[in-house]
Amino acid sequence: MSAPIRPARGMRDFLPHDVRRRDYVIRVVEDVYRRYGFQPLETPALENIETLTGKYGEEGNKLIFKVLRRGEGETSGETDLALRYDLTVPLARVVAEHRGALPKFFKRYQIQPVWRADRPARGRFREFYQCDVDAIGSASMVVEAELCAAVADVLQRLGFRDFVIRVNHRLVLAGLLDHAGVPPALHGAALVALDKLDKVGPDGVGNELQARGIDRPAVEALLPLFAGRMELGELGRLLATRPEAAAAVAGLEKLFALSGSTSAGPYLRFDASLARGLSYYTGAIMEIAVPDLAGSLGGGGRYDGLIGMFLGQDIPACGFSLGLERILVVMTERGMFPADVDTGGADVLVTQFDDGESAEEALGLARDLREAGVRVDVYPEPDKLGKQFKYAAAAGVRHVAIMGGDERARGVVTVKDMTSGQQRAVPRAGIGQWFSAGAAHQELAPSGSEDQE
RNA sequence: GUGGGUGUAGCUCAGCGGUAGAGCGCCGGACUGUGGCUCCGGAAGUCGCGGGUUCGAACCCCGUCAUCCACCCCA
Repeated sequence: MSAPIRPARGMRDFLPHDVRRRDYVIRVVEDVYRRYGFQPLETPALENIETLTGKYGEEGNKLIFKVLRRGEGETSGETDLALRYDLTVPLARVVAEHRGALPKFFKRYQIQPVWRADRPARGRFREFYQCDVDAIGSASMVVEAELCAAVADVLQRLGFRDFVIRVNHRLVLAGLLDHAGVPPALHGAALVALDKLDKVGPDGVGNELQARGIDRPAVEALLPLFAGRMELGELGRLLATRPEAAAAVAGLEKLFALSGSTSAGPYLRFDASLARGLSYYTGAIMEIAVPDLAGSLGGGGRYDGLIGMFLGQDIPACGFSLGLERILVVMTERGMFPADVDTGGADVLVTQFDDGESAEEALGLARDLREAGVRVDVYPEPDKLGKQFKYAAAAGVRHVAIMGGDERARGVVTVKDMTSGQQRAVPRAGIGQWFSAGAAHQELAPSGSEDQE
């Protein structure tokens, strides 16, 4: 039996076309993140297993890719390392370790792959990129406002107009559950059920709540709190006697007020049914929704206790993560990529003839063009001209430079624009400058007449 | 992890017990220094894999793997 030809389950190869599109999105993300003053960070793919376990909740724990200990572990099954599950926990570890070397307020971005042993589905892979921004050291709502603004900027720059940033607060949720009489031990179970309100409706959520062990009076008290799409103000009055929850409501009101002066303002929406699965969130939680994707484009929240799990002393922190693969799925389906992202890897193809001198001439021409900053591909062997044109067209190379016996005798290069079909003779001596000056695009642009000689 | 669909040529798919097919792409030619248009010709498939039923299986049955969709969960 031959070796498998496909990558491992949930993993993918990226062909040049894919890489170009990924790079385009990453470049936009990176550019926006930098404008907000975030600094780059990279961490190892592998972490010690204790670093990751117990940080993500029960579901998350199961999805961690574990690595057998080298040597004995291969027979005993013992694991000591794991592939990172997200970029937030590694950041918390780094902050704990390098606390003294980092500024009082540390803002970092990180664009790297993470791994989850999930079942693959549309927009879900076992290896995928996250684009994280996190701000460490401040409990101010200004942090949340800036994070929301940054991701809103990214999505708008990429051409998204119809996304919604759903916002909620862990302490608001806790307050509502307390108010309805759900015992604290069942808060997690209740949140999982409530998170489905959009999909299964109030009756469905009610059934699931009871199935999860929440008694009928609590369910009946709980459902109206969520089904009515309560406004923040109303919620504040309802939770006025619960100081923590009331403060959380006030915090969200502050976030909305602050966001009035950022690009996130029009996209923010309070949603009491947003829960989010990761267990380390302690405050505001956010998630980005678009109509044509069941999952989210990204999510985030405040996690004031996570760094303390490494350091023994809490440091406030808040972050937002964009899912590169999710963004790419939607952009691909909607055709949102600019045309130039999909152009080939070269600007010019230099042809070759079977006349003895052509190879040296072709390489020399390529060198001069490359020195002028032009991306050049040289057809590697003598062939019929038609084949060479066909190759250029298939490879997405716009110009073909022909230098055969005729051209050499005249000291020129024939340059053909594959998009318009037009061609002209350009002096060999000035060819590099002619290209880098953009003359190729201007003078050979489509003008109605085809194939002028 | 649960339920369902689909695996046939490079790609999209037809065939659904009786000789393996089409379109597109690819290669060659008409066109010996010009791609796209047209015409002619050609190559190409253990019909996902393993077993079973049958005189005979791409087709029916069982298993398995892959993939897609809906749940679950998430980026």
